[in-house]
Amino acid sequence: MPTVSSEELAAAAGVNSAKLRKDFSYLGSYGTRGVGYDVEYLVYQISRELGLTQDWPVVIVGIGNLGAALANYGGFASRGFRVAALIDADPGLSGKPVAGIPVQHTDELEAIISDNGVSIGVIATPAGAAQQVCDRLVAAGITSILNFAPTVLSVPEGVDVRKVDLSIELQILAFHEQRKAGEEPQGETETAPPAAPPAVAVTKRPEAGPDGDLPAVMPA
Amino acid sequence: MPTVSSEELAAAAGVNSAKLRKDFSYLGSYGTRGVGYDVEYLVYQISRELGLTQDWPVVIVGIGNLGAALANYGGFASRGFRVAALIDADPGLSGKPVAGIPVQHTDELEAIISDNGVSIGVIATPAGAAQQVCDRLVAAGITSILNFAPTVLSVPEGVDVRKVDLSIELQILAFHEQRKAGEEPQGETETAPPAAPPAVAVTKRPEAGPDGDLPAVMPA
DNA sequence: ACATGTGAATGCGTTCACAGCA
DNA sequence: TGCTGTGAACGCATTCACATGT
Repeated sequence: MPTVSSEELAAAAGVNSAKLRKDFSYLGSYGTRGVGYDVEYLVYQISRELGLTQDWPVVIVGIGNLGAALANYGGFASRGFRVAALIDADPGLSGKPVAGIPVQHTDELEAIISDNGVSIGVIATPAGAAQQVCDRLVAAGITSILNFAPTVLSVPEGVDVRKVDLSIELQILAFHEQRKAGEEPQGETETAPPAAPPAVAVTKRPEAGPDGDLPAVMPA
Repeated sequence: MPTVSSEELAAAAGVNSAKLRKDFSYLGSYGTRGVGYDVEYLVYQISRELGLTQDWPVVIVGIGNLGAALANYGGFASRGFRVAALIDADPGLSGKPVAGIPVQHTDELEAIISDNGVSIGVIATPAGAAQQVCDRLVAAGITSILNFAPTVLSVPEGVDVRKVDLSIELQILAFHEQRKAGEEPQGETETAPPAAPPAVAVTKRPEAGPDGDLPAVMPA
């Protein structure tokens, strides 16, 4: 299949074809009127725009189960990410290979980042160590951090942090699951509600859409 | 601090206070004019709405590094999730405790789900096993699946699937990182762009897809 | 003839601003 | 006086509809 139309792509993605065309148009005019989009060319242009054609060295700090899982994750390499180093505070792990990469001690952190020109760090440490590790990463020149630790990290201006909470997706599923069960057959392990201080009328909430995520209050 | 104002909560979350009040209003009128929101009461109401007050037994299938990391993840218990069982196809793991829970063999899958009234399953298997595991989970009565395997699962109507791609967040960071660097100093491991477009067209299968949250690409 | 690219119309979520109540 | 709750205003994203180009 050398070319695709916006109609086909939209159907495959479950979106409106006009939206797809308008989005593509922000990247440039890569389609051909009367024909469609050249698949290979389009893939390249989108990949480039998303930064997938660049080589991104990353370091993973905290080689526990999660760190090891990340180190072994095949999806990284195919998206242009290269695990430049694995770092852990446990001296017992030093030198031991995980996913074919020898673990290095935290002492080497600054040198590793500097030597490899790493700008993205992944924190998979326990919550208690996260901020400390974060500070060192930032001081060493890291400007983007992916945080798996259940802590909110504070970083200086100019440093991006994204927090991954592994339980959020479960919460979303549970939220929908709760709705499937209907609002009546509740017989569950409920905790007792605190006595209502503001004992007032409760307005009925409007029905949320069938699709969609949690009703969100998102931070900046 | 027994009460909070929408202003305080909004500042803490980095959002507009009006948005926060409006969002809360969809849940009911839980605030007190002139005073604010009673913290304990508010927490309970939000928790209940999100389904956090219920006990959700979950099974984790595939006890590799990621499965073990999930089993050990403390955030689950505090959000109302209870790991009812760990399941793996490797007989060598059977009976071996992970996070204090003995791993059970895949043969027991149906019985475990049925006996514990589990409705949410987590798949942390290799990609190759995911669909098969998924089919068995669904047949056993599971109606919500959290998929960590890098595969798109197909499920019957009425079953929710959420896919977690551990590299997506990294992609988002890399995307921003690319922008920070400016569009000029590119000197990187770039692959060569494909040339021009040929012609022809085919049809593809329609399918709705819940999205993650890649940043929007705005006009230059 | 056919599909892109885009100005215009539309819809919806966010923000403003203030009435209402403790 | 102080803060909630909410109708109305606003702005952005999506969708429509068709001019444009192959």
